[in-house]
Amino acid sequence: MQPLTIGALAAQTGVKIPTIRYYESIGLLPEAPRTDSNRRTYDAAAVRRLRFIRHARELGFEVEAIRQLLTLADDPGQPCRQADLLARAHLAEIESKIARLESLRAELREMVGHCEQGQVRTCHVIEVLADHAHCLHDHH
Amino acid sequence: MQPLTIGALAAQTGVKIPTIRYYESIGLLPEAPRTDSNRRTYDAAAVRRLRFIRHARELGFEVEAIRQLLTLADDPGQPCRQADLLARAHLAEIESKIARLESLRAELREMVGHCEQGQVRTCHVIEVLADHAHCLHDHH
DNA sequence: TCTTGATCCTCCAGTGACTGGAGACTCTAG
DNA sequence: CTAGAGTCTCCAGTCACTGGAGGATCAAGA
Repeated sequence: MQPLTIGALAAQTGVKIPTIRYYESIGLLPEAPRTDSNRRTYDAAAVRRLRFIRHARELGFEVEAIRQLLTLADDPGQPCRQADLLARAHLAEIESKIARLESLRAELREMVGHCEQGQVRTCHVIEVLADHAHCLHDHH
Repeated sequence: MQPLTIGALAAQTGVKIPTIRYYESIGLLPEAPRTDSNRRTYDAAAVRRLRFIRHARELGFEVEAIRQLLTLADDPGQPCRQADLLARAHLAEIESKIARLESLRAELREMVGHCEQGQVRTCHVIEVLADHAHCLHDHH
């Protein structure tokens, strides 16, 4: 497999070109080797690493967490307790996000469908947002 | 009820002081009347409006959407179709967010608890993040 | 009355994670 | 050979805040 251009890498991973350069600039991706004419080249390892990053971002990991995970992945002889802790912390975060969103969904479901094409003064969208008592969840 | 200071408003609404000033600066809150010594003062209406904003932010509405909702709320004679459409659009967004997070949660649950205090090379956290085949969801 | 500490003011810069434009260079296909 | 697509660097902007510097003002206790 001959080296990829940045555009090809972007196409293969679904990560935009400026984002790839950004990841390099913050050290998530190593500096890509260049051609004679100064263009970045990538190999299969770069594709895997960028997929790793993209996947972790999709899971909601912050860049700093990803940096730690990559350090662990780069050095596979270490115990994985740290990575596990990272994932556990993130799982807790996701579960609270889901819970919050579910109550927000309930609230929005209350809101829509109650609009009888009437006036704002009887519209639940405005009401629910304005009136604290309509809260179905307890986040405050 | 005598006018509130910005600190009291912050305490009553849970919105931080710089955030309140920021909301004023972008026009979500009207310019607060000042005391002789140039301090902002707020009344019950300001508390309601800020709660409205906070609530909408918690529901995930963007500032622009909130601005529209506030415009509608400020002028209650208008039909509420627009507000309803806004809420509907947002509901769809929230539902897709929930679905995504649920699959991410499944993935993370797969990951944690499989760490046998072993080495990274057998750690699912790293594996799942590195290996595309472990995806339980279909977002790519 | 004085002083101390809390609160407030404005202005400005930074955050995270990108995103996009300007202007210049280079590669590829016809 | 030329046109257009792709790439380069640099820099500025996005969103929704967040925080610090430096200075003014207020409330309460000695």
